[in-house]
Amino acid sequence: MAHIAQLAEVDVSTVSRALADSPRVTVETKERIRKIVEETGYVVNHGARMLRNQMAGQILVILPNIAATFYPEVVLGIEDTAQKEGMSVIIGSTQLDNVREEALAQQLLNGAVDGIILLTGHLPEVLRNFAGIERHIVAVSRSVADISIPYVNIDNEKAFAAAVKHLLAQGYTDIAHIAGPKRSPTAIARIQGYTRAMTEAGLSTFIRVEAAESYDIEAGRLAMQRILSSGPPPRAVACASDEMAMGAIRSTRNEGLRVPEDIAFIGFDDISFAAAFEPALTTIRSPRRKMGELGAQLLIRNLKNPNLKPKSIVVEHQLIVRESCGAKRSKGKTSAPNRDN
Amino acid sequence: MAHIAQLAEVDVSTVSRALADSPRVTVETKERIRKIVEETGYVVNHGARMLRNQMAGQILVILPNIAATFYPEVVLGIEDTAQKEGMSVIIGSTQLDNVREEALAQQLLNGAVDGIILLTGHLPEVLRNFAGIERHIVAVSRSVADISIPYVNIDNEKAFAAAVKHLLAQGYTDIAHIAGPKRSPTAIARIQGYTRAMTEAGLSTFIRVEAAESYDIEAGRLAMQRILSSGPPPRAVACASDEMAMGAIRSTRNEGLRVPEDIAFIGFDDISFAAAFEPALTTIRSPRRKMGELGAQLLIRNLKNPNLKPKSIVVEHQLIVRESCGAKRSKGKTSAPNRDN
DNA sequence: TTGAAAGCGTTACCAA
DNA sequence: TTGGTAACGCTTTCAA
Repeated sequence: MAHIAQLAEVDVSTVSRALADSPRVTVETKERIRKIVEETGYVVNHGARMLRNQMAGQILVILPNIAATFYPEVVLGIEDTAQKEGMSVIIGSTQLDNVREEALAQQLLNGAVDGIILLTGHLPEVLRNFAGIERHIVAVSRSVADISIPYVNIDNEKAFAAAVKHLLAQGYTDIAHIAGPKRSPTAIARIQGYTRAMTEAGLSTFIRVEAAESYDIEAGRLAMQRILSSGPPPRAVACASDEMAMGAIRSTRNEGLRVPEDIAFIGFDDISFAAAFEPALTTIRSPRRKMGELGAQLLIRNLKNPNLKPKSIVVEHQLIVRESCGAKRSKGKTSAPNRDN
Repeated sequence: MAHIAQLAEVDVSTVSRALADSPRVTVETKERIRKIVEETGYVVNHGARMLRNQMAGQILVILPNIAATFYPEVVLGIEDTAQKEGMSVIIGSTQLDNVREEALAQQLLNGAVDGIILLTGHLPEVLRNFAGIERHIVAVSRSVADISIPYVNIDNEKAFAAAVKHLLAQGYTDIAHIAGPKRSPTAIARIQGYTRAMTEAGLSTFIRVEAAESYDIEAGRLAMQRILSSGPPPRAVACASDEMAMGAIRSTRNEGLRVPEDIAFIGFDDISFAAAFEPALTTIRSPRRKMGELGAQLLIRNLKNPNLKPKSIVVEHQLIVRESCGAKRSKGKTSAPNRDN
């Protein structure tokens, strides 16, 4: 920067102001400096800026399991925005281990990171009484129970109701629901969406919720086995995740039943392989990358403006009609694989 | 740090040395300082350290396409190691756009990042004459042609030969190969592996390579269509990626042929959905996460030790036997989904 | 509108 | 073995 100042024949402080687009520098001076900066390819020293500004310049993303296909795209959205804002991102995977989770959360307390984006839907204990909780933490894609934290998420209840309504629109009445772990707010919201859609259709007698321990393929397989072994099979099943749907479909076929002819399925998430799966999954897509971007924007905005009132953001889901629900393709619905969104 | 020094009744310089585990501090002093650091939850200020050490503290990862399932796990391995080493990672996706790629590469030239990890197999033009090329760049999972850059990769020729040999071991002789874009070193290595395995088995008359434009599902679908429409179908197909295998299998079934009974398939990569696919894919797994970790270690090592001779690392692949190859499960081979490695 | 200078937290050199 | 101190590059307050 001293170099730039020399070339522009001004003081470093002027260069600094010019770069910050301060009104206390004439337009001509700014322009001259801007040109030199461009020519020299100068970039401000991140370390020096952070040192001066008393920020770590880092955001910590806490997610439950790196292996799950859902998260990477959210993370990439976060990275993208963070980078634009001059912050970097570090990732911590709890692997469902409490100790690891608390250790990660410590990083906010001791100032190693400026803020945390939670993808776990769970607030670490050590942060429960942290003063700046609303300014330094944002929950993305999984809301946190009990406590008010700004979040970015789809409306899970509405989204799942939309899934069920799509099955209803195919003429199915006996529709079961394979749900996520019953304590998670997300699972609860989806169960409510299911229940509401069924009730509104006057089908409350058909309501059947089979809760699983997790959202993975194996959980779906087991849940479907329980459903099939406990009486006459339902005509359709709404699953709380695509992975569950895949497991459940495998289960169903193992029993000699056809999908979607005997039992129709709808998943949730639109993970990248939902389209390649056989049968291709009808599902609800949430804008993963977008949620990551918005989450990072929200967090950084809160960090930079201590006086701003933290808010939450609800994003739109999208119904993706493919094969597993047994529908004729309706016009205007995309069925392309989820490349980005 | 001044605070720590005060509590320990020493100078900040001593604290700094103690924290760096310098031999010029007595064990007792170190221990005393260590304790205080622990109690206070002190962490060194990243910005100050970077400022002082003249490093940006950032590694840039350049990858071709964030949507591809292969990369996120490599990136997470990189992040993990980088974090341990006190560096952060930023991610740039070229989306196959040259302009974007060159812009990203600029960041190394102007010092915004200390090093680059290339997952593209392609060295941006602007870096071609960069002096510190061997110290500041590492190629992971895709080697770079023409120019010597340290890399971390499996032995693609050997790995693909292993895939073909597995098909040979099932008794197939008429084995075709759906290959990646012919100019990529990776595709070439795999083609060589295929050719060698076939030749060594005395089956060179059966050699048939169908090159595709990319590694995705659609590319596999089209390549298989070309194969099927040009004469009697092969008995088995070795594909250069799992996604290609998925597309090719769909193509095959569309023609009324059974998999693996009429045509057997083997994929490559062991992406997370290879196990869930129907039929579950036999494939070659490369240790994605491990490669990311090693790549980051290698880069950071090179950055920190200007005098060290840059080296490359070859990691082991693993044959994963599942259903698509028509094999009886052989003992000792895992078929679990690729959760991590 | 611009310049001068202090200070952010570290590290490394030199002195003791 | 330890202490003192300059310097890293930036921002911001105060002065001009």
